Amino acid sequence: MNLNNDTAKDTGSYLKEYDIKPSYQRIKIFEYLRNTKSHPTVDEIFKEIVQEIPTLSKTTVYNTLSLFIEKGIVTVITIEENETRYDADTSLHGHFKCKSCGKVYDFDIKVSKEDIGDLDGFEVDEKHLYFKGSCKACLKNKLKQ
Amino acid sequence: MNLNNDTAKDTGSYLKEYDIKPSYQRIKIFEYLRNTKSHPTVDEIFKEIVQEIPTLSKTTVYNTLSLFIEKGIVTVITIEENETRYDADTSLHGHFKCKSCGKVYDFDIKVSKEDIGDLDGFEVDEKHLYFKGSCKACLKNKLKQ
DNA sequence: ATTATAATTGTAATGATTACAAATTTAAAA
DNA sequence: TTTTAAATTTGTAATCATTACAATTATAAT
Repeated sequence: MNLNNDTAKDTGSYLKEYDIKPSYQRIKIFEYLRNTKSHPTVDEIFKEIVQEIPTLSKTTVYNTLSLFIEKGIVTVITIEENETRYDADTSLHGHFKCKSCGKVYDFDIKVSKEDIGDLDGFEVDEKHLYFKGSCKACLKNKLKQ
Repeated sequence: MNLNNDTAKDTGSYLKEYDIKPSYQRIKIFEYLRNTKSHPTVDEIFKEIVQEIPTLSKTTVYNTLSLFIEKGIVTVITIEENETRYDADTSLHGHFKCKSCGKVYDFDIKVSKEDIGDLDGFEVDEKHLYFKGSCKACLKNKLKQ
């Protein structure tokens, strides 16, 4: 299958950089992940992209995400026990999940060594931070009622 | 069923404080959680306590943990997508999971407001932090080889 | 063109969690 | 103490996300 637009070419080169063959499915999945800020679940990714690729299999979504994670261009977000979410932004940042509307927000955070005790001699590869509570919008709505 | 030892009485009063009727199962489950530092999964909790209570059902473990979480005396730890772990220490602390041996360590951490941007106007109820990497013991073992 | 390799797909299997109804235990009332 | 009601526990079945696996399709190399 051919991809004749610039975005796809860009994404393709990006995937190649990380040693990933840029198939049609992989490009679409990665572009969706990169363009959405919603930290979608597998189901959300599948339902979105199956509209463009009707033959798409959910297994492909799982396979592709595993590959992306292995190659380091996507990270897993496990805030809730039942829903695994994915993020194409691999830079260090926190996630805030609103318990009222369910939306997941990004937030910047610095974790300096001075703030951490007890991890001398440990090798830290990944830092995950997530908070829960009520988001600004939901708090505002609550006041109205 | 009667509980005639001091520890059970202590645990019982503690549960009552949090509006939880201290049944035999609940006391045993809570004491196990409080005494172990391993952040066990449901399966680990069940396998341990079924030895003392042979009639124990896994559903009871699930029900009990949900109740404990609702009442705020236990927190959920979701480091891995597939394994949900539980912790009777509800104070703010981080978890480190060693990718080599799988062990989960606690560590102290301070998250000051200055370190966080973008959350003005948000109400934060829960803060979760988990790191991954290689623990001291595993790093030492690797050197030996 | 032919062949080998890799990617995708669909179906079935797995495993954790939840739903639900029956059985048991506990607490309260008579 | 007996009776009754409410809460808890239990076992089984259902659900749902994820994985295993084999067949099909697409891609790349000869």
